[in-house]
Amino acid sequence: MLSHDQTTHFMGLLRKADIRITRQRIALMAVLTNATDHPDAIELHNRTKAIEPSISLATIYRTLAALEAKGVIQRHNFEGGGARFELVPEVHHDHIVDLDSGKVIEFKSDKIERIQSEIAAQLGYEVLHHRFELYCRKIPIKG
Amino acid sequence: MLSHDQTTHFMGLLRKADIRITRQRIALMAVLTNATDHPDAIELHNRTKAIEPSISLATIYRTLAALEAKGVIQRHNFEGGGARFELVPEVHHDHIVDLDSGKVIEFKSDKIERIQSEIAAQLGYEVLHHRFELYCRKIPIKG
DNA sequence: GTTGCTTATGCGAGTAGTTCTCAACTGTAA
DNA sequence: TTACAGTTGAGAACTACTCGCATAAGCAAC
Repeated sequence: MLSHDQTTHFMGLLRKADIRITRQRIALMAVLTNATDHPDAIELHNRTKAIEPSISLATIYRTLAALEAKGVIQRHNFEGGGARFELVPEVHHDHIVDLDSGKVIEFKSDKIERIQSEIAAQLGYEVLHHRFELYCRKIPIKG
Repeated sequence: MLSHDQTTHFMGLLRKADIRITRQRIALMAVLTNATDHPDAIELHNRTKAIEPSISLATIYRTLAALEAKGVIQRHNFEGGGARFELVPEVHHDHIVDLDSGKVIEFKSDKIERIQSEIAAQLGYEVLHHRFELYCRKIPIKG
């Protein structure tokens, strides 16, 4: 299912993350790389099975935990349902969750990043990470 | 455990929320009112048992769901562990979670409120609610 | 009050999402 | 190519929560 070049590429990503290279992990890396949505563990399992049919859900969870620990992927615990995952993006972004469709839209705000550090600093804290999620509904367009 | 005045007070709160008055609900309202931290369901169960020893965990969950639906309390799904609850405050605030102690600190930022509406509006959305949580560590004081 | 209908309760079983256990297997360094 | 530590699949276990059901309790009308 994966070309030799693709396989080599994902092996490189795993090696860079200092994670042992296995067929299952290559397959999951491929799926994560191609995902433009924010899939949950079960969806990742389904997609990865297309490449590596025998992969178990336990391995999906274990590999996701390893990749998260190494800073390769991010876990999002949006309201309702299980955790959803994405590769760590080049530039940080936050999320709008469309309450009607369940779709996740990414946005970026330098102001937010700046303000949160100010707020924390005033209280004697440094921010290690944050969650900023807007649960929204489309504004109907007036006719 | 509760004085007559206290009982009357919590009955009033439940009546105002249009929720049927029971011994169990009065007890849980009392616990929620006195909580200055952000307890989870099991902690609320433990505290409520001091007033109403026979109350079950299922009733805690059901009552919390009812109170949330009526807008009396707020549910927070911070990272790790289960949901935590607080009475809806007079003025909205967000939370800093101290990663070392697990303690939750409240803060308020008008700027954040304003910016999030702007961001959503630009993308054609209205914000129904949001989550803004800073996961922090105390900055050590230099000596 | 008492009746009668509705809703709430406690208990235990069930569920979703995730983690653990363990024997068999696989990757990697020597 | 061997040795051994790390990984895997399968299923059991776990956590946080919800449901089903028989009994009990609230509340409105008499």
